[in-house]
Amino acid sequence: MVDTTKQRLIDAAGAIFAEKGYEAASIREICQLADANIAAVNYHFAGKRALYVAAVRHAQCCRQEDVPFPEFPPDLAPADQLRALIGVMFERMLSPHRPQWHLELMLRELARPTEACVAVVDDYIRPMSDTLRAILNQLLPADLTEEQRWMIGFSTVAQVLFYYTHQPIIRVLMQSRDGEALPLDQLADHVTRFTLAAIGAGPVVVAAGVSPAGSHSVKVASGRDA
Amino acid sequence: MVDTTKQRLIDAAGAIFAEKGYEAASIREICQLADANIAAVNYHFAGKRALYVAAVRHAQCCRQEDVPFPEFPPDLAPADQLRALIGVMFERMLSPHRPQWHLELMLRELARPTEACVAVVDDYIRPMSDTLRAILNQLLPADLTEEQRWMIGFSTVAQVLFYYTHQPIIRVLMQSRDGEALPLDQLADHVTRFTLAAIGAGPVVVAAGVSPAGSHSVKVASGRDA
DNA sequence: AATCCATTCAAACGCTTGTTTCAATCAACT
DNA sequence: AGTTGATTGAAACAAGCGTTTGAATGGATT
Repeated sequence: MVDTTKQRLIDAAGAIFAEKGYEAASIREICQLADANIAAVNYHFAGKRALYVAAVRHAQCCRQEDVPFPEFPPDLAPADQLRALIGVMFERMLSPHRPQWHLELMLRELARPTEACVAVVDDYIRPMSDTLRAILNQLLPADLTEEQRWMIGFSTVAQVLFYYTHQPIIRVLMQSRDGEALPLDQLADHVTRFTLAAIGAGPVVVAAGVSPAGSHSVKVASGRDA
Repeated sequence: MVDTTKQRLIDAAGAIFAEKGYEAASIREICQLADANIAAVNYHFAGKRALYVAAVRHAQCCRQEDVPFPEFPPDLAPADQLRALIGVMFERMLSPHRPQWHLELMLRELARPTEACVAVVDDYIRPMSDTLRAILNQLLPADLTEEQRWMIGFSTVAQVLFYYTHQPIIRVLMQSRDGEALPLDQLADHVTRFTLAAIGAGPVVVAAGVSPAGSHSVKVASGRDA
C-alpha cells in the first residue's frame, strides 16, 4: 500500500519469518531487506515479538483479499460448491502468483501455536471451516453426529494441506515424474472426487482424469480467473 | 542402550531439537539435559549440525523398532490390511507411550528438508509408502495410471498426518468437545472407511461408529498389543 | 526564524551463541 | 610404577543476537 518504513518492515519481516522461522530470523537481516535502520523495529513496534505478531496479522488480511471466497450462485449443486471451495483452497496455497510467505507464516503459526494463533484461527480458519461444513452438511445424511461431520471435514482439508506442506517429499517420492509439480486443477479434481465418493455423494470414481461418464466433470470458476 | 556420553547427547539433542527446532535449540541446554560438558559436543561430533544429523538418524532407527510393520497373514483381506496399516501409522504418531520426539524430529525434517532428509525418506518413508501402495493396488482397478495411484495414496496418508500435525487447531475448532483428543481407534476407523469408500472398495459408510451393517467392523491386531 | 515532534541513524549495551583451548582425569597396557 | 591415549572439565574466544541510547535529521507549526 503505502511505502512507509513501518510497512516495509512488516513485509520484510513476514518474508523472513516465514522462510526461517521466528528464532532463526534476525532483526538485522529483516531491517536490511526492509532498507531500514535496526532501531526502527523497536521504534515502530515494541520489539521482535511484536513485529512477528504484526506480520502474521498482516498476512491473513492480505490472503483474504487475494483469493476471496467464491460467491456461489444460490442454486449451485452442493457438489459443485465443494469443488469450488477446494479450488479456492488450493489456489490460496499453491498458486505462485503472489508472495508465498503469507500462507507459510500462518501455517507455521498453526502447527506450533503462539500468541498470534487465536487471531489466525478466528479470522481465517474458522470462516473457511464454517463454509466447508455448510457445504458438507448439504451432502451428508441427517443422522450423523457433530463429531462425524468434523472428521469428514478434516479428511477433506487434510488432503489439500498435505499437497502444500509435503510438496518436497512428494516430488522425491514420485521421482518418475520429472520434478514437476502436479497441476493445480488435477489436484482439486482428485480431492473433490475422492471426498464425494467417500461420503457417498458422488460416483466411486477413484481419481481425476478418467471420469467414466461425463457425470462429474465439474469446472467452476474459482474466484477471480477473468 | 549403553549409557555413554555420546548416547546421552544424542537423546537429549533429539528431544530439544524436536521441541524447539534446530536454530532455537542451544548446545548448552542440550548438554545440561545430557549431563555432559559443553565441549563434549565438539569432541564426539563435529559440531551442532553433525549432532542434529546424528539425532535424526537415531530417531528413525528407534521409531522403526518401536512400532514395526504388522506381519499380515498372507490371506488377510486387503481392506483389513489397510486398516491395520493405518492403525500402525496412527500408533506411530499419536500413541503417547514412548518419547514423542522421534516422530516430531522427522516431521520437522520432512516439512523443511535439510541434509538429513534423504535418509529419512529412504529409510522410513519409502518402506511405508511401498507397503501402502501395495495394499491399495490390490484394491484398485488395473486401468489407473501411476499418478492416480500416487494421489490416492497421498489422500490416505494426508488424513493420518493431519490429525497429528494440527491437533492443537482441531481442539480449538471443535471446542464443544472438552479439549479431549479423539480416540485413536476411532480416527483409524474413520480414515480407513473414508478411504475405502472413496476408492469404491467399501460401503459408502461415511464415518466410524455407525456401521449400518456389520459388514465392516474390522478390528485387526495392530502390531504388538499382546 | 524558531520551535516542536516524529523519525532516522550510528554506536554501543549486555547477553547468548557455537566453538576452541588446554589442563585435569582416568583406565589400560608396558 | 610409569606411560599412553582417550575422555572430561572450566574457562575463554570471537561473533551474533535483541535492545537501548542520544544525537542528527527533516518537515510542519507557531
